[in-house]
Amino acid sequence: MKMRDVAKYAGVSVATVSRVLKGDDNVRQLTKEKVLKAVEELNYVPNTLARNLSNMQSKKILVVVPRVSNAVFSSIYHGIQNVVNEKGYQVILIETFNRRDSSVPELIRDRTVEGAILLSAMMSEEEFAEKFKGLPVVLATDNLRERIQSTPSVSIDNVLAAEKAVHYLANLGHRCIAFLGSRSDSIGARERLEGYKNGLHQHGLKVDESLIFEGEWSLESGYHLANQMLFQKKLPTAIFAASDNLAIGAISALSEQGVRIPEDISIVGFDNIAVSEYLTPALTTIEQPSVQIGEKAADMLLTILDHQLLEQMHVELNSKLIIRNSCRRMKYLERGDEPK
Amino acid sequence: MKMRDVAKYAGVSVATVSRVLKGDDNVRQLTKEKVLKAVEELNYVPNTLARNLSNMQSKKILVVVPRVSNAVFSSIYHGIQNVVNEKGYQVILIETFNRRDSSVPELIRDRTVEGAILLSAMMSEEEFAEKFKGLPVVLATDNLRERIQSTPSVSIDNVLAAEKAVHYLANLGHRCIAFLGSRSDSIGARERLEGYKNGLHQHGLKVDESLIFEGEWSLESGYHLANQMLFQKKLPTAIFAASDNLAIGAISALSEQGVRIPEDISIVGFDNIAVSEYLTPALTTIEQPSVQIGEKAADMLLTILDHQLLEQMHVELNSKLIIRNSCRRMKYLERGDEPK
DNA sequence: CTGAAAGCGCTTACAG
DNA sequence: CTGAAAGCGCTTACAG
Repeated sequence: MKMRDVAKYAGVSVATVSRVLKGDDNVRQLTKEKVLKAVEELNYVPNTLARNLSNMQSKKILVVVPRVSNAVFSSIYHGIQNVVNEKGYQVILIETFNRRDSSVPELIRDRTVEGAILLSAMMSEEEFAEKFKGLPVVLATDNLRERIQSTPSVSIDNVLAAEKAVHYLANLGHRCIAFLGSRSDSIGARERLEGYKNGLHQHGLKVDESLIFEGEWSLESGYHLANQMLFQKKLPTAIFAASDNLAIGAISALSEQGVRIPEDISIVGFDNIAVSEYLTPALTTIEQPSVQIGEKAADMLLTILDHQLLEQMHVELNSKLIIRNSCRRMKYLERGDEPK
Repeated sequence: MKMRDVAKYAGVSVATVSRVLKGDDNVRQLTKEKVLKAVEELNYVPNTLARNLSNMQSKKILVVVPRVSNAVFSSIYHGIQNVVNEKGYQVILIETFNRRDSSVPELIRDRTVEGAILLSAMMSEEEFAEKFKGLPVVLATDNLRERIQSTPSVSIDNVLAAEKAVHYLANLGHRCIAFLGSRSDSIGARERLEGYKNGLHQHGLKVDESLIFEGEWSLESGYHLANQMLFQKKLPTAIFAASDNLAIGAISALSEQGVRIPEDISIVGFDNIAVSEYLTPALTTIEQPSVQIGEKAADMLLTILDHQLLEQMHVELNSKLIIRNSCRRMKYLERGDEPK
């Protein structure tokens, strides 16, 4: 069943069938009806492969994500899908598991997809530019070794976000605040640490390197890092964890050792993944607007594919502190040292 | 840059270039080298759109999932990707959010994808058969209104799985076990309830309808259902929650009301999502082999696309009880009634 | 408003 | 082993 069969059946040319199907206005009403009737009766479905070749477009975009099981990534993905489906695009999703996946530029060049949104790109700006030069790509992430000026991006201000967490803890009277982060060589990891240090400084607190613990972003890593912390003599009264997963893993380890949250140690997470609200105690955390990050990145990619100009190359969305029950206010006398 | 440019540059025909590129053996070594050199120097990438049309195949499959943010779904997805990528397929992922998405058969018929794996299909067997008749589709789910004999499927034995949970609780001495489930009209929901009832019967316990609570599969629903339960006079000593999300939501509500897990109430979840291990207390749960479900479903779809015969139309994988710390053994005297 | 024909960039059966 | 040519099923500029 192809277009020529429909044409024959309707007594018109394939050109006319094609016009009717694409909604071309230059077709007589009567002709249009004949064609539609033929399509209906023959149960005809146009061949997308042929259409793609003729139009030289696939109506597909690529989304590259380290892993979908991560709640932040799946939310960003969701945001992307929200907007591109609306515009008739399908999304091909690739999980990299941090393997070096160099197939992305190829999938654009070979026309499998029209463009790509990356949720991670752990390479130098130079390497990135070389690989993606001139290709329609948008970064929806802070999983970057360094800022990539040449490519549009969406992210949050991680420094500011981390500062908010520390402000909050410091304002509750905490003077000894540990940091749990990732040693991944990414902007996100570095900036959250930077924000942590800034936050301490802004409250006149000193950075104590023995209170900084770095591993991966995972639950497991949070668990291990907290155990490491517990084996040191000096316990903090509060923890800022650079991801909710780290926070949850840490709480698990602390609880196992009889450390109570928030009575003994307060903790603030980062991301506001769904489960955070349902932990006991419910986790105070920094919310990333993940869905909007995805939506904005998709908007930008579609704008590029449409050969329009971007309003902004680098968009920063706002983070927000979500206060729940994992932190407590220190009593004045408990404070290890005087506030400045 | 197209194949004819490469051909011209290498001094051969496009047919030869095509043969070299597809790895056809019937090409002289010298010719092959000339072509490869030309490809290299011209930085040529074959146009997939044209190739797809010629081969009449897209090398793409569709995965339809209610939502990727769900940990079970994302694991199944991951399993699918494991095997199809290996075979050179890309996957197009569609989230339905339980909206009725009738575009799936169309995407197969119009050749966008070669086949589909569905992680949910909430319709009657009749409606399903009508929509998907003859199309290469595999079901990797229990999110079905009813068993669909005509379509290959992968799932677990939910009845058996739920029985395991109840056995475990009953063997710990629990006599009053509540059920938290989903009122979704799916096999998964019904079978887990059925397994719960079976389990009770097998231990000589009566089913008490006032201990059965049904909502959605979500965290939020677990929270609400547990609150409902708390407002009844009769509290169980144990809960079997038909998903980890329900369990986590329930624990949240119970903790808020000062009910301790497992001292006051024991709880068993279902799914073994990643976070379960890191809750306090760590959640005892039934593990679904989600990744394998995805892998097996993908195997089956590829087998069908390869026009091979399936070994089995309906595959059931094994579930497993993962014992952690959310349940306690009842002391003899605490038991409300004598064991039979 | 409509049709004949060229074109999209590959693949492959056929002939040599 | 290699090439000329037809074919995949659409789209669209051009002519009328």
